[in-house]
Amino acid sequence: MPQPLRIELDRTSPVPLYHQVAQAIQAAIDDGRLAPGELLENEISLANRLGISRPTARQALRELVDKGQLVRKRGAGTHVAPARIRRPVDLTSLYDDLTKSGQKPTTEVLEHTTVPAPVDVAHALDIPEGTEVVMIRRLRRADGDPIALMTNYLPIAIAPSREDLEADGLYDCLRGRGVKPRIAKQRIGARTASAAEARMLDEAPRAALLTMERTAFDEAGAAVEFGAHIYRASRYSFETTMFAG
Amino acid sequence: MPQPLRIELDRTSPVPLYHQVAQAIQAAIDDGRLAPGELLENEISLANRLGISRPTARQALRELVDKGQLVRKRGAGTHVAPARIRRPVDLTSLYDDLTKSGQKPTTEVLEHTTVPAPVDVAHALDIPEGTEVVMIRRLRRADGDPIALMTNYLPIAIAPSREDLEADGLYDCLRGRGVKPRIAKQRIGARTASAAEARMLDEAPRAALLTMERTAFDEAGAAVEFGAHIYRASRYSFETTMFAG
DNA sequence: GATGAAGATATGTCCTGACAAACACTTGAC
DNA sequence: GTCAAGTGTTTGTCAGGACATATCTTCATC
Repeated sequence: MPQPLRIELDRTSPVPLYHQVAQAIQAAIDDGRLAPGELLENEISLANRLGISRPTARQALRELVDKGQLVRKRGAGTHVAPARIRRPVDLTSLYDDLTKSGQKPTTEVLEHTTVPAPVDVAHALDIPEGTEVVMIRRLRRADGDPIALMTNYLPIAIAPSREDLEADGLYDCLRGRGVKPRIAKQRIGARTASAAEARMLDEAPRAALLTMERTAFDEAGAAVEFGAHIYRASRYSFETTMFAG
Repeated sequence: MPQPLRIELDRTSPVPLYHQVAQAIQAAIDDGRLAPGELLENEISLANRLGISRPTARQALRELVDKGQLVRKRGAGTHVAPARIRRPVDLTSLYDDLTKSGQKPTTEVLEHTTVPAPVDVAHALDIPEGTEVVMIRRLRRADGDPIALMTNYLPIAIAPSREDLEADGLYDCLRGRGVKPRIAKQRIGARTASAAEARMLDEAPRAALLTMERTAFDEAGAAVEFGAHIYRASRYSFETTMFAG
């Protein structure tokens, strides 16, 4: 049974109750009174103890889940979120980066099928819409934890097999087939997770996600893959060093 | 009075009601039946028409707000979100990029004060903790819309004045003082907004934010600024082209 | 025509209540 | 020691309700 956190609420304050609770919990996380991984008091107990309603308590907790500070699971409770992953913005694959940083990446290929290229994929790969391409969906884990959900489209002629992809990263597979990605256009953004994505990534339904869309080209300038990846923002960031041109 | 969107709910489905509603609205946005900026039906009307409770309808709308698809304001209603901003990952300032893309950036300097450097700032600027630095907080707008909230720390000797910053971007101000940023280390991440940040940026309280922390150095290798920026993910993404090296 | 007040509209905040479903733990059988 | 079933715990989903607050529109006055 977790130790109840001391939280003072001020009902005369213009700050909403749910936000006061969220800030108190955040402060406890920041100053170490709540450690990564630690189990929090359950919703009903917290609400009763603070004299607020359960929906209000849930809203406070949800705010912190959305900021990546807490992780919640039905039946399991609410925990302080674990540590993070940082990644250089380079033309590498996540697989390479994880391996180099001593983490053990594994890949679960969720889908590996041939589809007619949708309009956005066709545009990115510079092929006629409807051309058959290979669509790959993979869940990447690091040390057992889901990290990223990646959807990639490749021309059929160069697409690795499902077996290859479960053993290696995509770019190593391509290199093994003589395809050398040399240039990539990449767009990094963010949004909140859908319910399905959240479940796949072991995140709360509204957690922030880092998104990355990338089109890679070989030395001849031919598009070799178009990928749309989503990363857990609670565990992930991109790092880069730039030089003024 | 907005046209009610046709939404079919399946109460026998394992998909939660709120999610079915969210998906239906998302589909209408995707296929153009709901245009950017368009006003949606109000919460109570939507709930009554669909035979669901108002909290359920609100949860559906919140899910879309969190994905950046909708914008909600008390008293004003729920609108489809407006268009987006894309930005290259280069050593430029947001001011430069907006100007180049034909948008009219304005800067509101919220704070311009001297503070003892906190530990993270001291570390980034490679100065002793507690050294006095200039802390600047600015709200950047493009064509009147808030886009970014930026906090920067600079050594006192090179820090531009409040007046300079309201007229120009930070990097132009620095160049005007003979300081040339040449290298920067940058980290891009994401999280959800706090209530205060959301208000500043005219976003929903749980909207996804793109975050960027940057330390810039001059040609001698001295740190000239450390900045922590947050951008509206609904309006913003980073773009980059990379070369395998 | 401009301005301010009042009213209407719509979302934000908070409450009580109930049932479903996922997870963890305990117990008993093998 | 392992495994399956049962139980308890906890969050997820949904409902109904009320009041507060921000925004917009309308109307009256100057």
